[in-house]
Order: sequence, then structure tokens, then C-alpha cells
Amino acid sequence: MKSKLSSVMEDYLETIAMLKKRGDGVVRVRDISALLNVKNPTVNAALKTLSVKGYVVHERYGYVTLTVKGEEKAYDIQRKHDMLFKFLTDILGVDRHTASFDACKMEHAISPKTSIRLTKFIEFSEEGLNKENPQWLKNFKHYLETGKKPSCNMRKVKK
Amino acid sequence: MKSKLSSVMEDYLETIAMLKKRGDGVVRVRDISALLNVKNPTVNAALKTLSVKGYVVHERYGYVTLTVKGEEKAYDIQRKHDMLFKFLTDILGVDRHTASFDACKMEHAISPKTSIRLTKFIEFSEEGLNKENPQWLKNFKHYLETGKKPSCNMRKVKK
DNA sequence: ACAATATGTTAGATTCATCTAACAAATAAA
DNA sequence: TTTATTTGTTAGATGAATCTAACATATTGT
Repeated sequence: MKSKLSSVMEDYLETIAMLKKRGDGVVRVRDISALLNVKNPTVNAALKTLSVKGYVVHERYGYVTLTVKGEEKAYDIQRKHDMLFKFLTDILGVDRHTASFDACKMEHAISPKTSIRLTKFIEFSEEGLNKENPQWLKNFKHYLETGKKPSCNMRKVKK
Repeated sequence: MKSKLSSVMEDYLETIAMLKKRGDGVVRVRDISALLNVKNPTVNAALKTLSVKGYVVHERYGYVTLTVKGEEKAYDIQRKHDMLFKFLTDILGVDRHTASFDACKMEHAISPKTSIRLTKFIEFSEEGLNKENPQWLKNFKHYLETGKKPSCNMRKVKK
């Protein structure tokens, strides 16, 4: 009964969830096709697939809604996306546009195990009493700019 | 003239390069289908596509070889794969099997920019005079096990 | 050298995600 | 309230990646 979804189908779920959470709160075929840059009939076909599998409800000429199963799945994907985006921007320092683009593809590629570890890694980089970056992350940013990692010796150098 | 390759085609190139570098140094259709878990006719179709695009040479009933273009592409993908594998295992501490599996998918998902940053991050984690993990990485491993990041206070605690 | 086995190829079918063209229904404008 | 416009649907085609079945060529063993 697992009937795994393709990454394309996952994208549709993610998009529907995103559209629900903004604008007028309802989701039409047009909105989905606009966001995913596909034509209406393509969206229709996808919705057919997703409704047969129990992820969405879509009556002829009506709005699109997620089932509980669909919401859960969409939420999972969005969490992964947000986590990856954060990792790419906050830790690696990738620009927002590239990070967003890559996160959209990586979210379908990483296993739960990797997802959990990356999440922990982000938490680790944020943990602590002060909200500032930890020193190691500052050192990495410095390394990105200069190609040099502050060594023990360097830290002793004055000025 | 860019004619981007699908991730499936990239996998074929990667596999061919890998097979070349081991065993008897030649690559047959059978080797590729065995490694990728597809049937011979599928490999044949892929080789057709790749040879039309100038990545491989394949004469009827002959061995498969990469063109220079194909080698370059394959090398790019392998570099990405190895880098991702290293990141997943050495930094995140993901098990080798999962890391290998995920790297195979992620290598097709990340942009050059992200690839470069990740590479730098790995370099950063290895840089230095001693080959040991840097302290921050040890701290992360500790965080994974205990859920606690060694704080300034904790470090002062005796024993 | 010949038969048996393994490997490679061709042809044709299937599934998925996409498209265009033609039509139907709903909404907005007059 | 008719007409015009936008949106949704259906039908049918396409390209990519896969399969099976049938056949062709190589390789191996005797």
C-alpha cells in the first residue's frame, strides 16, 4: 500500500500546500500550472493520479484540496525543503536563488537518515546561549573569503 | 549546443567510467546492465542516445568507450559523487550505504555553486596541521550522541 | 569444428509526464 | 442577460526510459 510518489508528484503536493497557505486560501488548477510552469491539462492529469492515490480531492471545475494524507506528505516535503534551504544559505553561504533551486531538487533526493542528520547539524550550528554564529562557522566564512583557516598561530598574531 | 543530459544518462556515463577503471579495462553492455539493474535493450537505447550526443562510441557487438567529452562529463559527476559521499559520511556521520545511495541521487540535483561550497566546506573541515577532526566536528559528533553541545560552562566542569 | 551458452540487437509494448487543439463551463463585462 | 474572457476538461500525440520476446552474433567447451 506504500505506492511511492514520483518527485514530480511530490512537487504537485508541495505546490498545492504552498498555494493553500497564501492568497485566498483556495487552490485552482490555474494557480498550480502557473507556479510549476506547466499547462492546465498536465495539472489535470497529475491531480487525477494524486486523487486516485488518495492525496487530493478534486471535483470537476472545483477547487483542489489536500486530504490528511496529502497534507502530511506535503508537510514532510516542505520541512525538508526549508531545512535544505537553511543549510545552503546559512551554513554554506549559497545565494538564496541557487539555494531555493537546489533545495527543490535535493528534497526528493535525500533519505530520511540524511535528512535527520542535516537537521541536527543545523540545530548544532544554532544551539547555544547567544544567537550569533558559532566560531567555527565564522571561521568557515573566513576560509571562503581568504582560503585560509585561522590557525592557532594566526590567532596569536597581533592586529 | 549544450544538449543537457538527463540524470539517467549521467548515470550511464558514470557507470561506464567506473567499469573502465576496474576489471579488464573494457566495458560491455552486460556490465552496464548488471550494475544499473536494467535489461540489455535499455542499455542499448541509452548508448544510442549518448553516442548521438557525442559522449560514447559503441560499434555493433563491440565494447563501449567514452569520448573525451564523455570522460570529462563522467569525471565531473564522479567528483561530485565522491565529494557528497565524503560530506555525508565524514561530516554528517551517515552510514556508508545510505551515503552512497543518497550521493547517487544528490549528484544530479546540486548546482555547480553548491558543489563548490560543499567542497570548500569539506576542505575546511580537513585543513590544518593535524589530521584529526577539528574540535567543532568533534562537538557535533558529541551533540549527535547526547543532544548537548559542549558549552563554555560545561567545558569548565571537572572529570 | 560444432554445439551449447552467453551476450547483443531489433521490434514492439508500456508507463509517465508533458504538450496542443478543440471544446465546455464559469466568471466578468457590457 | 447576453456576450466576451478566463479557466477547466477531454482527446490524442510526443519523447524518455523502461520492459519482453524473438532473433543474431560471439564465446566457450568438448
